[in-house]
Amino acid sequence: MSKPTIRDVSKKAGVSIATVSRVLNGQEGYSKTTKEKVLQVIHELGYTPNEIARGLVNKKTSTIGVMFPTVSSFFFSQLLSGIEEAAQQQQYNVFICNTAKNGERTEKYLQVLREKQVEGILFVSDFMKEPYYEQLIASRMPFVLVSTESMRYPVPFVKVDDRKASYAAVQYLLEKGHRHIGMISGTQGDPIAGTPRVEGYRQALEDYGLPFEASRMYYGNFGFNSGAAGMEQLWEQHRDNLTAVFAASDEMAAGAISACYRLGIRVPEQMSVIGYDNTPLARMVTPPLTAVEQPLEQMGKAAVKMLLELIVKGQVDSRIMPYQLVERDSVQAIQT
Amino acid sequence: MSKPTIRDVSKKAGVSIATVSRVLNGQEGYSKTTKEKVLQVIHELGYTPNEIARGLVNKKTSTIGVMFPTVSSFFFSQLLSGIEEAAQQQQYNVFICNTAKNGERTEKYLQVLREKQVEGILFVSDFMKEPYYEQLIASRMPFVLVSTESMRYPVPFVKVDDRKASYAAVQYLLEKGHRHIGMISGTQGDPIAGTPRVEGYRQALEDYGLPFEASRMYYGNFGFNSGAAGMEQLWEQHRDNLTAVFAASDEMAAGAISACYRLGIRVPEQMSVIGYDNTPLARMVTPPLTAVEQPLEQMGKAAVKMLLELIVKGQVDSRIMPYQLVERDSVQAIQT
DNA sequence: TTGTACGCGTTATCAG
DNA sequence: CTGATAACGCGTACAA
Repeated sequence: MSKPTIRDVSKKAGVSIATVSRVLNGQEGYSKTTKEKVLQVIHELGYTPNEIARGLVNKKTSTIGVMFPTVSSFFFSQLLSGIEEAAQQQQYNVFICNTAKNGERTEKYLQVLREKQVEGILFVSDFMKEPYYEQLIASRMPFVLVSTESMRYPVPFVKVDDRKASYAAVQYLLEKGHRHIGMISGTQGDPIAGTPRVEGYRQALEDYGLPFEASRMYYGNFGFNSGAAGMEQLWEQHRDNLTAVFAASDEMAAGAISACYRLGIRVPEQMSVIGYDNTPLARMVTPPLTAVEQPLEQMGKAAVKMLLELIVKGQVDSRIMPYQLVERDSVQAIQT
Repeated sequence: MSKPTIRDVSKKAGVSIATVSRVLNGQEGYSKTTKEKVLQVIHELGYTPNEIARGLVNKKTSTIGVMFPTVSSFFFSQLLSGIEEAAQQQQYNVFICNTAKNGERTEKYLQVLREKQVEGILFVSDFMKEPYYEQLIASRMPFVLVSTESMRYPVPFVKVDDRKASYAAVQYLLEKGHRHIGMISGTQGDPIAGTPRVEGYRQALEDYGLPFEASRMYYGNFGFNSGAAGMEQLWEQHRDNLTAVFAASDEMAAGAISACYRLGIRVPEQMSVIGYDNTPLARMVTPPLTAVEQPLEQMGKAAVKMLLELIVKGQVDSRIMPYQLVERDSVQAIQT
């Protein structure tokens, strides 16, 4: 005994499937009596419409796909949370796709998502390579970039201005009197979350008349361990006069703080640390981390809103979201 | 100009849709020449089969749904990571559903998932209430519980033995010489992750001839803030002789450590803290947290494996996953 | 080896 | 008001 179909309902109610469909979709054209009869039978049978069949004729699946390079961190959790929330409000479902930064997996997922007829794709935090773009365009699937953007292709995106946010973080340190600031960057050469943040750092130093010293830069990978490694290296080379470090992610900042603890460096008394993202992790470390915030959840919501608009209108404008500096206890002013 | 269908391919290739279908599905019954011709046209047109239509006839959607009470934390990220990974390997897609611990949302999602014809559901970390169960049973959707279980209903689940894991954590403290141990529990009355862990704590104390004192128990909600609040309260009431605390989640343990920092209590010298879960957060706090580990990713993988088995065989056995104690720096032996 | 035709569960168009 | 019936895109017996 399989699931009841609209036909089972129509038979048992003694009406045509057309009529059942009408009451189901709240359309006009039937007497109160038949409506009640139909509703009655639907209840008895425990009938539920098959959204798949519906989608086939409507050419609408009400689902979108979201592609992440990795899924286990506060950063993506926050983003995902906003995405799911907004999607749910718009009666959309979301397929999660973890590409693991792997090209093959990404292309495979692009293919699968297309076959599953998703109405659009949210491409999160990864570089939009040519094959991805070609595939996306060829399949005519609307998509928007989240927390990333493309220089090469005209694709709508939502992100904060990394350069400015980074500048703000360093400026904050500068205003607190720091003059010997190191930076633990994200992946070297990363055109999205890497270089722009380094640029912001460099620009801030320059605007305060300070030199940019390559030896005060460490290139990590946004992860905790690389943050710790970065702190260690920076400390080793500048233990004489390093008073603050700016990490391009909260995780790296946490790693840096952890390294300080092992190295016997007191934060923030001896070393100020400022992070980037302001994920929930920021307030969980000791001492609580001061960081520039990216409004992750809001970005997630904005992204689906944009995607849906793109789906119906065929175009949308990109959005630059506001960053914000949230002060906690990991930065201390230099005593003069 | 819409997406090409199998019919477009058949026309252009000068064959019937049946033939196209056959080559598409790697079946027998066509000459090498026609096969090549068809493949050729498919390529030219950039044709991709419509999985939705396929599913309609096959009665197979190759998608499952996973329901979380919340999505933004390391705990769920890890679980989700394992789930997505395993699903992907089995050519399944997963819909994420954040119920936000909300009954209405949960029931709504159950309904939607059913309409979307998911083949099964993973119900994570939440209490299986009667209406959920009724709905699930009525819709004949296979489902397995993850990191939770039901006393009332016979539903397959995958989780660790909370009581034993909890016992192990406290025993570890005991073996380190601690005799004045406080506990920061999860939600009071929670039959899954609450009570059992308290029981394990109580049992361990008892087995070591120690009394269970209600004043050394604090009931939080698994979150960071409640962990900090718990530490503060415990400290206020037992500052004379509290040497260790067992937190029922890493986040609460992190909160406790954070509170110690504010209170000027040194961890682990003055206070040992042990957590539960061993999420990535554990190694990110200062000092790194010693904790009992739940193999979250593996649990996620096991869960989809079980679900798929349940789907095909109609039944599966529940699985109790192994816990493990991982030592870091937040616990110190009592000097005697 | 290949094509015809029916069915999957719905929606929607037209008659009646 | 209500009921056939043609799509939707594809798989598959059954024929040829």
